[in-house]
Amino acid sequence: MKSLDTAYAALADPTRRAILARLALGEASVRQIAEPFPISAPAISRHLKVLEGAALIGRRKQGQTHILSLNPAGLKSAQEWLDYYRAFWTGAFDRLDAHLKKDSQ
Amino acid sequence: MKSLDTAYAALADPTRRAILARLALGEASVRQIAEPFPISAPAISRHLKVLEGAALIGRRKQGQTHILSLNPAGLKSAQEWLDYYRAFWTGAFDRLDAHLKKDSQ
DNA sequence: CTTGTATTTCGCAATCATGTTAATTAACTT
DNA sequence: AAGTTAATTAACATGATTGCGAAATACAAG
Repeated sequence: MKSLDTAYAALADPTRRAILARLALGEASVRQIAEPFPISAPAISRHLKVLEGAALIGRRKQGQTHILSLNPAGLKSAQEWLDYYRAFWTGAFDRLDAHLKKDSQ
Repeated sequence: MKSLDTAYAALADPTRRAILARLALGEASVRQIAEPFPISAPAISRHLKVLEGAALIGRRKQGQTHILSLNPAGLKSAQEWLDYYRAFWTGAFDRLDAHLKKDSQ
């Protein structure tokens, strides 16, 4: 699954995670998103492009301002891989295994 | 949270995700992990180091072979960030908001 | 102690990621 | 039309990532 590459790569950057956290509160313009960050506008622009490329956010244009918003679908698919293995990681399968062994005695 | 950087960066690589998927089935040696991949042993070694650095896997040494296994704790923390925002992304908060507005009428 | 097996570290090249400043495009305002 | 505002693209520097083959380390076995 190629899209997971870009999704997780997008999530690997703290600035981008902060942008997503901001957008969880509601849609915002590029300027509003950039405001709390100490980096240049082009840097923000690129982060947004990365998030958009990973389908984690969407964009609509309203006059000269671009309005960004979360893309729940993209975010969900980013989570599915982790979810799939959650059962293994939480030890649910180990416990199931132990349970079956116990039953068979 | 600095560790999320390394965790998501680790997950961004398909080879590393495949390694984690393999380890979900049970612990394995470096050699066993490397077997299905068309890349060199040093490359695998480095991927393992990245996963270990992200606390996604653990390692114990048994003689000359290194035995790798998943680290549920690290994997869990990698998932928590996504989980935290899941409510927003699934629209749960929008629905809650709508519900509250409806009540106040 | 020499050889074999498992794995890592070294040195190198190519590509990707992130940031900068300067220039550009697009739309609004007077 | 000229100027302002919003945002992107261009050009560049720098550091990280990923891969390789060769060499090194660690342990096991004869």
